[in-house]
Amino acid sequence: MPELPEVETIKNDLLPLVVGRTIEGIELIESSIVSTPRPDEFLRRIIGRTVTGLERRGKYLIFRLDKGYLIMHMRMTGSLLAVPAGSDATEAVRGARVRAILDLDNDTHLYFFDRRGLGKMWAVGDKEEVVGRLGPEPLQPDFTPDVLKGILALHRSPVKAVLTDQQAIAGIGNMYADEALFEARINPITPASKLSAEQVGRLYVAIRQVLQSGIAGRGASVDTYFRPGGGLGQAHLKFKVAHRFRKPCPVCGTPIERVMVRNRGSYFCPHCQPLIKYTLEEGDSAPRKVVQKRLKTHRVVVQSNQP
DNA sequence: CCCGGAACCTGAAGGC
DNA sequence: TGCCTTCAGGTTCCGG
Repeated sequence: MPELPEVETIKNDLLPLVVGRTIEGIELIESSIVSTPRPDEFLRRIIGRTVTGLERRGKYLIFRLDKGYLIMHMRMTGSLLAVPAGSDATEAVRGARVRAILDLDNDTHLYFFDRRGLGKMWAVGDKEEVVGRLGPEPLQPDFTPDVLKGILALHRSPVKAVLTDQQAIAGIGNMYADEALFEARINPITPASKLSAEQVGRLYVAIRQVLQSGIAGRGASVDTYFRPGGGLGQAHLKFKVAHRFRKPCPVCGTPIERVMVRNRGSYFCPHCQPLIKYTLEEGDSAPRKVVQKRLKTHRVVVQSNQP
């Protein structure tokens, strides 16, 4: 699932191939991939334009054009494959769900794969139409510990839900939120506004560390993600809790548990990330029934499959 | 306003 | 063996 480190890797890999190139054509195999505007107008806005820059904002990939912007979002299963001139894509494309193909003037073809078809593209004059509501970039200098403290203080929902809220902080998804909370030794269902100053400080360091590590590993290939050159990322090899259900915690050996937060599976170590019960009851705005259910869920591993 | 949950979507995996 | 159900999670929308 492309999150900040994966999209950053896609951007870095694609940069030398697309900047300065003109988009000669687009094959829209599934026009539902276009979010805005309508597909015919989308093509009119993009075809013939020259790519002058490539940027990332949160999980969005932004092609800066000589006029306007082409923006892509991979959602869960989207990925891009760049096929340079003289290469044969037949084998790579076999059996894959190709949603669109961009043809560049250097005879490079950019394939937008998406197994589940939730990925989207936009053609807009002002990129803020698409990314304007995103929270701060967690790796930028203006994302300070005080900024994080202010964001967390605004939310009484579980800290895990705040970390993955794109309007609170941009770019963090399920995997890196779990990893950051583990590194900070914070239980995912702790209400965000109830975190201590010490916990916020640890979380700040952890967020930046796990994202930097993800970029250094060129993204996590846990599902369908691969790099534009076709290779896999390595970041998932360093994961300590994400997607490691019932495997031993690398710190204490306790089996990793999984709890649902906002209908998202959250992996954590029950020993290293203990829940402070009174904190939850006092600071959580959720109905008492939901709180009790969460507490119960936390203590009991709710998973039907056997180890 | 804020929160939780459903819908969108398809393929993998588990249960019977 | 094969069909059916469940689950995966980023985003948006709706209802309490």
